[in-house]
Amino acid sequence: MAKPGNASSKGLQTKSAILDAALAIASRDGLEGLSIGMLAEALGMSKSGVFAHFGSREELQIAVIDEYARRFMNAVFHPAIGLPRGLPRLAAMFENWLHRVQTVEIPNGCVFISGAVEFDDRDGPVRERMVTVNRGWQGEMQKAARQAIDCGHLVPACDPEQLVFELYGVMLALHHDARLLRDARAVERARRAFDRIIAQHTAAEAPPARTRAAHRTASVAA
Amino acid sequence: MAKPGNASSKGLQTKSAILDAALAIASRDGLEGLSIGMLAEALGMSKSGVFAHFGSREELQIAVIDEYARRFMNAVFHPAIGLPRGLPRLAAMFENWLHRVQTVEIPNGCVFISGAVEFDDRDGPVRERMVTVNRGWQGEMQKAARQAIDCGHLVPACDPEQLVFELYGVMLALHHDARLLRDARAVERARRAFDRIIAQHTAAEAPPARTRAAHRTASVAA
DNA sequence: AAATAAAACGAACGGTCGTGCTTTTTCTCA
DNA sequence: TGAGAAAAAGCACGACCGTTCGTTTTATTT
Repeated sequence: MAKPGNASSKGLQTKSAILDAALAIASRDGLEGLSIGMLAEALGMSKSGVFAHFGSREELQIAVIDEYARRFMNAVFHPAIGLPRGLPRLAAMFENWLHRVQTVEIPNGCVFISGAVEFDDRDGPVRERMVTVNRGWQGEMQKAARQAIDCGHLVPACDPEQLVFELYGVMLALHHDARLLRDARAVERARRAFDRIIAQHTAAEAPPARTRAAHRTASVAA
Repeated sequence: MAKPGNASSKGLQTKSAILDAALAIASRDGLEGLSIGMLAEALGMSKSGVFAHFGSREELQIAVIDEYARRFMNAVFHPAIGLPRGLPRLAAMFENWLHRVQTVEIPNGCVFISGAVEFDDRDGPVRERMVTVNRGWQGEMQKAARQAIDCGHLVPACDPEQLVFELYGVMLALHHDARLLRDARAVERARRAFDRIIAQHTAAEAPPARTRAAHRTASVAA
């Protein structure tokens, strides 16, 4: 009998070929736009043949999320852990992230972003996987930020969760401006934003003046 | 004969009722998830009856974008122009924006965000309208920032486009964390981020130290 | 080479989709 | 109130969807 655990068995190798094509389609059209029919056509095989490898569309979507996350971490996170803790590692994570966004996510789309929008209000296992994977990445970023604080590279007043929140926002804005508005300057803006955020947490400085406090309550009027 | 221009004619008032329901559906399921079938069912009328009011699904999507933009500007932009130019007005725009995100976009979804992700790599009139509307809003923000610089509320070194890029990122991160991760602290983080961005452009200060310059080239390795 | 398990296929199912038609109902104005 | 237009319904179409099932082809092992 054929051993199902064999790494080069026919089944596993076509399954990974399917996953490859699925990733390309899901990047462009989102996880909801990924259909088994077009996937089969892109691979030159039958719908049922493709279907049998995953058992359901939902499991296919989850497999795509996992594979996308694996590649993301391989390209962005893992190379950075070779660098010394603290700011160097944190900066490398951002720079690797930026590089990946430039080379693959801006041209082809990003499953994390489209998936987040598609499933943020739809319960179920797909959404859960999205949340898990996202928390994983944000958690690694927060850990790196915490280490940078411990090393004295960032001031103790720096809040790692706030820092990651802002960095994530920079990437989302980059994705938005580069893909929807096709603004080539978005990459440079993302870099400048990162520099600004880091700079604010390196030099000791006065806490942000509450210049807005007076306007905030009055702003709703008129 | 019935005058088609009559504001209270039956046609126009059901058309606006359709638009109302379409907005609710598109907010949750995106413009691609908006189908004429469920729209008809939600309204208790036939598919063809709904369809006849717009002529095509694409025109319905465009009508939804326009209506969403109209409401957004009414809630966020127009109330702010009653305030004095400069930082007060800019801060009011952000605060009104934040208020709207909290009250309607986090609970119900945001057509601008889901639409941007859905149509950022699909050419056609829907995408074009998304771009136009988005540029319109970002343009108003930039104008307000420019006025704040002219008034001396923000330092001349402040780049309005960079500022709006970062503010947009804050809102995208808020939307992401609040909806996907269901993090209630996201709103407070967005406010803090705004304060920090503004604070950095109010007080004259040293240009951001290039602490990352050394790491940037080495970061890809390992 | 025969036996057996895995993989792929092909056809069909019930649904939903957007979109044309034609017909019926409803509104609006003279 | 009756003529006529506007609005809504009803119906059908072709296409695609995810999924199931039985069959056939291909791999793998004895």
